[in-house]
Amino acid sequence: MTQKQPLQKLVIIVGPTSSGKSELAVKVAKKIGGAVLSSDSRQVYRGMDIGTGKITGKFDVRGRYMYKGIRHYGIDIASPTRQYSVAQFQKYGRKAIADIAKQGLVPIICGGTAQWIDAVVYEQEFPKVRPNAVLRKKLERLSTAEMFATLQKLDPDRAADIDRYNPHRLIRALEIVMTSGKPVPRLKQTSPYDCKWLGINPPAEVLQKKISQRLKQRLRQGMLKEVALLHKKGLSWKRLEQFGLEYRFCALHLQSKLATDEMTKELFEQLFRAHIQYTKRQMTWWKRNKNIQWSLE
RNA sequence: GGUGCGAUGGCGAAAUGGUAACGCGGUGGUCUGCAAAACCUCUAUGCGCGGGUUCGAUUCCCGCUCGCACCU
Repeated sequence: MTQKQPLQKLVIIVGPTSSGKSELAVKVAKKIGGAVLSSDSRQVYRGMDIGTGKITGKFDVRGRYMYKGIRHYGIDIASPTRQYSVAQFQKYGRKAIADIAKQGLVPIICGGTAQWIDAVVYEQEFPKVRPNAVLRKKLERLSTAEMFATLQKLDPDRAADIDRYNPHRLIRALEIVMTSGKPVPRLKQTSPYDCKWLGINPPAEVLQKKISQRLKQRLRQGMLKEVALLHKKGLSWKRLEQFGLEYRFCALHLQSKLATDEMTKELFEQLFRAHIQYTKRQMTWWKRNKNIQWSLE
């Protein structure tokens, strides 16, 4: 019984922040005839532009986000006042892929949020249990040891390989088990697509220089003002801090939780370091994906 | 010149007569609806230098060097 429908082709471009993914995506799209699905957990939000290094495209009259003549999906699709999750992106992404394919174009997934890419590209059906703020608040009061003990009782299999000191993971696992009454289902690692993985990973010195330049540019472009504006529009400092990187450190500065003298210099140094750390975490994820064809630029 | 205090890993910083907490940084890693998040591993054969006491000293004693403070 062979299904012999050819799999949908996909080009996936990954790499650490500032490595030059976005421009490569446009280049590839022009060459092979494609459209881009941005997979970035911060660029989905409207009003978060400078701090995310968002491409400077525009919506056309038909509501399509265009950049350098190429349509981009996944940009400005959510309000920062609300939480946009992997599961939502998964649904959105698959629809986008189908939509692009229908136009006879090749979908090009491009972004720095590895988990989000995997979610749309692999057959990972997340349990249909929505985040439950009330339950979470209750669980948050427990220590990780207590949460882990509870999970061991309710779902020993999940407990066996979970990060036992990680409250985020424990809370979600308990949330799934407690509301569905079933154990956390295993996720598949197979893909319904024909994936072509491309990775950019410039040498450390080159990447550092790029990060540093980008950061300085963002400061000049009014990154602090952008964050201040978001706060004025109703985003709490806590929420901004949770976004991480520019939003986190700018928020801290604007609250003057950090030294005010030589503020810009300090902000730059902290952000630079945070970005380097971030690129390492990103690479840790992709290192184990043996399908990626790496290049230096 | 005198007196007092201090001197611990890349940085900050504890404790102790029995062989060096912790935080940052660095390193490697994890990844099931917060993922730019959250979490884990490893990271000083060594406690300014030289002597002494002791079974044993980073810890006590003496001297020296350097730093800080005060005094003449």
